[in-house]
Amino acid sequence: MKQKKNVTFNDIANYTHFSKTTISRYFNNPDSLTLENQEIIAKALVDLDYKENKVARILANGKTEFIGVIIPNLFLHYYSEMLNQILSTYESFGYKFLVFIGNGQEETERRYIQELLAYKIEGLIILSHTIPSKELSELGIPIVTIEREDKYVCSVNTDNYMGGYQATGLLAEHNCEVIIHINYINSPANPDVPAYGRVQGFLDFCTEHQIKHELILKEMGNTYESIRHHLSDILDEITGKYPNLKKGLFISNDTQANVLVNLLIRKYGKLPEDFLLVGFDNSPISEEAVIPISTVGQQIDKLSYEAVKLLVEQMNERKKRKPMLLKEPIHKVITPVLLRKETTEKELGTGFF
Amino acid sequence: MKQKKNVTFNDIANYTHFSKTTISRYFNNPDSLTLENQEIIAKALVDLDYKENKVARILANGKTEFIGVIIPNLFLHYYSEMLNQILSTYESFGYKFLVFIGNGQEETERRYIQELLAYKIEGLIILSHTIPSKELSELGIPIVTIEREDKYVCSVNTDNYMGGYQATGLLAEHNCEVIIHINYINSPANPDVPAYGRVQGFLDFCTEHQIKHELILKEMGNTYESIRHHLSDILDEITGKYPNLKKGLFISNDTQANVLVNLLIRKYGKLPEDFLLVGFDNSPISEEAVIPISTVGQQIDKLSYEAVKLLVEQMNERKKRKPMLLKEPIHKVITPVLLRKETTEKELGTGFF
DNA sequence: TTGTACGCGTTATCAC
DNA sequence: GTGATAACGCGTACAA
Repeated sequence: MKQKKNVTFNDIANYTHFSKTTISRYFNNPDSLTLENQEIIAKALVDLDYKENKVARILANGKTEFIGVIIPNLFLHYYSEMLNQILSTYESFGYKFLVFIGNGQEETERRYIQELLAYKIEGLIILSHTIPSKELSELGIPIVTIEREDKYVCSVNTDNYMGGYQATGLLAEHNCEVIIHINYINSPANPDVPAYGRVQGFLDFCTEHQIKHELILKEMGNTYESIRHHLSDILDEITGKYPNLKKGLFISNDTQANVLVNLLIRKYGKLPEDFLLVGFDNSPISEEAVIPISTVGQQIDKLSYEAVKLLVEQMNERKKRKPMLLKEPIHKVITPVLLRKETTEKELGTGFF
Repeated sequence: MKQKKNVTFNDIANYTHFSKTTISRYFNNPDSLTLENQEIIAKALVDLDYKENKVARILANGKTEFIGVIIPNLFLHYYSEMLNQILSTYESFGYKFLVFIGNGQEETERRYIQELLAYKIEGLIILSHTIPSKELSELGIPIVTIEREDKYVCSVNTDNYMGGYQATGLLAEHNCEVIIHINYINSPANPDVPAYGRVQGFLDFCTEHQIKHELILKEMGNTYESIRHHLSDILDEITGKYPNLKKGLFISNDTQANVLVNLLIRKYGKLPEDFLLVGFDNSPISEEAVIPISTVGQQIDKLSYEAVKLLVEQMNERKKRKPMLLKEPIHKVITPVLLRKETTEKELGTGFF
């Protein structure tokens, strides 16, 4: 079969006249050997060109050091950056990640989970929204979700309420006379999705400060063309409805905020004085836009790190002889950061307009 | 240790009064059992709530169905989309991917490779540029690189020459009187990097068609601010140098093309008649830009699919009793597609300008 | 069609 | 400090 049989502990044992056990100890508890013997073995490893086999180790001790990840896509910068940060925790925690792209179909994602379980993953990080947390909680392994429905499982989320509150506050600070929040959340009455907090933060700020406001909830479709079309309509509507007021627009993501900026620029050649915009996500487009867009940044690095950390803590707990299982899921919250750019701070501009 | 011991073939064997072997056959060669017995075992699996253990299977038959991936980052859309497509091939080939983000340091990436080998990956896909192909070729497992130096290993690349040729041709087609190619490749004399082909395609087209042209090779730095600064200088230079000519700009990626578009829009309020632009990559920004940017699209889905396919073929070859090892590495080439948008086809605009 | 016996490469347990 | 031996869960000659 194989070209050359792999070098095993047995070969090293024969070569050094030690036992397999001692070789194993060399790797897992080297201090229990004399220094001389450590060196003998070290030399043998080089001589024989030994390559470790973690699969055998897994079978023997049950620790795969695998974490499963199910993420909806990598098209949105938000998700690809999240995966980036998750994978980067390898340097901190040493866990390897088995990643599946969820396609939104429950049956497919269940298949992925079964496959992950077959590889004896020690924990699971879920970013996909497909499978209810109730079902996830019954899988019998530690689970952490990020920014999704999380009633029955541990999770890490952005403080969306704070984000919405801050974004609205920024617009108010610049004396907007009406503040409009454009969001695509399906049901405004569904507080299970963390992102709903943005809406509540917006509403609360406006109510508390008695600011004229409007909430526009609209499904925009999935194509860029469709989004552009819907936002163009919304823009016309707003322009007609509040002609003489200074308008503050809080848009639920930077991609859509950028479309609005482009529509305005193409219509007026510049950003009109009576339009201020704030996006959400701190995605690259907020910086690459023709007018850089003020935005609320989710701290993706922290979200990922805390998610893995929370998961690792639970996985470690399970390895104890008498694990203390959680009675209630832990929900961590990460504060967002407000990034002031040109769509609210005109003085940041280059002076061309 | 564990809450409940896992159900194994042994348990099923006892429960059904078959032998372990028969249970194994049920999974790997079910036709060799009678239908009745298949049903008996199927029922037992449900009764006992059996969960398969692929780790044990790996140790027994040596097939991990793991492919290692080392990718430079997920910040650039090009890479995240590539990873997306690679992971998606799970549905076609069934291989799982162990992904590491290369940080550009040779020693770190070597560590990652050792870790991957310890998990007995069957093949390796490399997108990172860090480790020379010579060294990779000595790893003793099938390897495919994508869009990087590939002298000693199999690879899949975009036909960059064709892309450069097409992009230049598009500008020529619109009667540009001078065509300028802005690229950040370090050494223009290094044809080892596939992307160098773009430069050659540009040069050849201009020479063949006797078009006035200029090649600007410049390291732009890593920050967005730095890129903006450099490109602003370049723009001033070009404007001063060719004041009365229709200028065609072929920029080596869409991010930088977008910066140029923004600079022009902010200076003139619109895209001047004497500037035509073509980018490279078909990244989202080419569509999201205030003026959608004509671009050359790498067919990332095909690149990924062909890379995995090429790898799978070699991995399968190794599983045969008498593997035919490749004498020479195979290099596949994928044709890019030219996407005509507004920076060259003004009639595609919405008419605002 | 089904069963026996052993191998895969490491770790854990208990001796010495 | 070191060693013998039995797991870990499954695949596979070989035999019946």
